[in-house]
Amino acid sequence: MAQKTEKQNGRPRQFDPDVALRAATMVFWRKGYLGASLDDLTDAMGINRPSLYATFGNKEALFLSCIDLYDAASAELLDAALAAPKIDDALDAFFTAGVEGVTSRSTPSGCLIACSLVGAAEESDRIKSKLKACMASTDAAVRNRLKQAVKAGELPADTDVAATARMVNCIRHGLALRARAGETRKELAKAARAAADALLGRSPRAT
Amino acid sequence: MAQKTEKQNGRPRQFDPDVALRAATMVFWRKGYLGASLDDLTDAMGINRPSLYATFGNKEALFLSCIDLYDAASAELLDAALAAPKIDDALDAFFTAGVEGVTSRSTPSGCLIACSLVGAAEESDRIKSKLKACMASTDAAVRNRLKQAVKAGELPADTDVAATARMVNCIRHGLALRARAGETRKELAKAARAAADALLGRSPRAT
DNA sequence: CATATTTCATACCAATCAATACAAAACATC
DNA sequence: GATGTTTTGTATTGATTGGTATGAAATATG
Repeated sequence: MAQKTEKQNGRPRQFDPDVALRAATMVFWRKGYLGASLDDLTDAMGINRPSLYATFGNKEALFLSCIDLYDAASAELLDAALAAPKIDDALDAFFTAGVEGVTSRSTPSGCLIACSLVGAAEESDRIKSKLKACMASTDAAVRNRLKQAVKAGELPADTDVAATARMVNCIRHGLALRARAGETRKELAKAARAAADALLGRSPRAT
Repeated sequence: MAQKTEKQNGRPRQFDPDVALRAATMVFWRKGYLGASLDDLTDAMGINRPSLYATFGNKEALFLSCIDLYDAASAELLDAALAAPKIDDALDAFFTAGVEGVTSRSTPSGCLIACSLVGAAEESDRIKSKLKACMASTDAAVRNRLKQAVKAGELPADTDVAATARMVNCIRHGLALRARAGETRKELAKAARAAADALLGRSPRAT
């Protein structure tokens, strides 16, 4: 996208916008949209305010760019998990990937969508639309995978795939909130396994 | 609690603290902890700043009081739902009550815990502790109901009730996030039904 | 009525907020 | 080297933030 390698007049940019965007994402992830001040952002990004505004627009536009980056990265991981040939494995991997993403030690706990974007939804219509779009895209990914499983006879033919996909993502987002509350990866993994068991009609396994 | 009806010297308070607290709760519910300014709060509560500080301490203490109020009220509703004699009905009612709570037209959409408290968790240790406590109390309520169902033979004896309780509340919180994203009560009710179906091993019903 | 006590209303505080003005610095082109 | 263009660093903008100082208003008690 912003991959223009064209030569350009003027003083060259002294920072990598992608690196800066990732740094900003971490700040929004940890502190939320309103909780992240421009000082927090510019400090983490290693740039000053005019550079931020020239490159990313303003705080809201920067936030939305961070959401896009985060959403694309997590969609990639979740799609890879869903790609497992058997629906059992696909859902197990989906929840596992979700839990790992919200409990990674190299990133803030929780989920940028569930913890920061949701909290900022009332700030502007653009942010709220972005939230809807994020929900819709992950729903669609799960829905398609469920449809495939129904077609393969792995799930009952009368499965309400739309409602089930919503439910699956409810669980994933709920796990993210709990990670933010400080629950451990092990605890969340057990809850995720219980979810997959229930969804797939497997008998629940004791601890 | 603050129900002292004792006579007291000095100018009498010209507002009802419970009414003011409910008004503040609505503001935090809609705008979040950081998004709610003291002007927003005092306007909604119909009082001025000194009255707010004298009665509730400061913004954080007021927020925590609102959380307590909200948590107690929703716990009452959820406990009533869980009190149904059959576990099927209890879980159906639990999710139904949850969906109704986050899609009521007389309150902001979403859940004060899932949308505002989670977003403010990194603001202070007190707020984070409150978040943990809220999660723990609703988990305990569901866990106890599930234990009862296991004892009654309604659920397999080897059910991991702790993990299942976590998962049930993950769904409820996930539904709250989706309500905040603008999904309708009807859509969420279908997702909730799908969750109850899966949990109870009922065959999913088509739309 | 005088005094003590509490609440109320106004005005205000320092700090922080997001956003910019301005000029020096660093490049390409001529 | 001169010119045009873009980015950089600094300093600052007006507005808003959470929190208070101060004194008047309203009650009970004596």
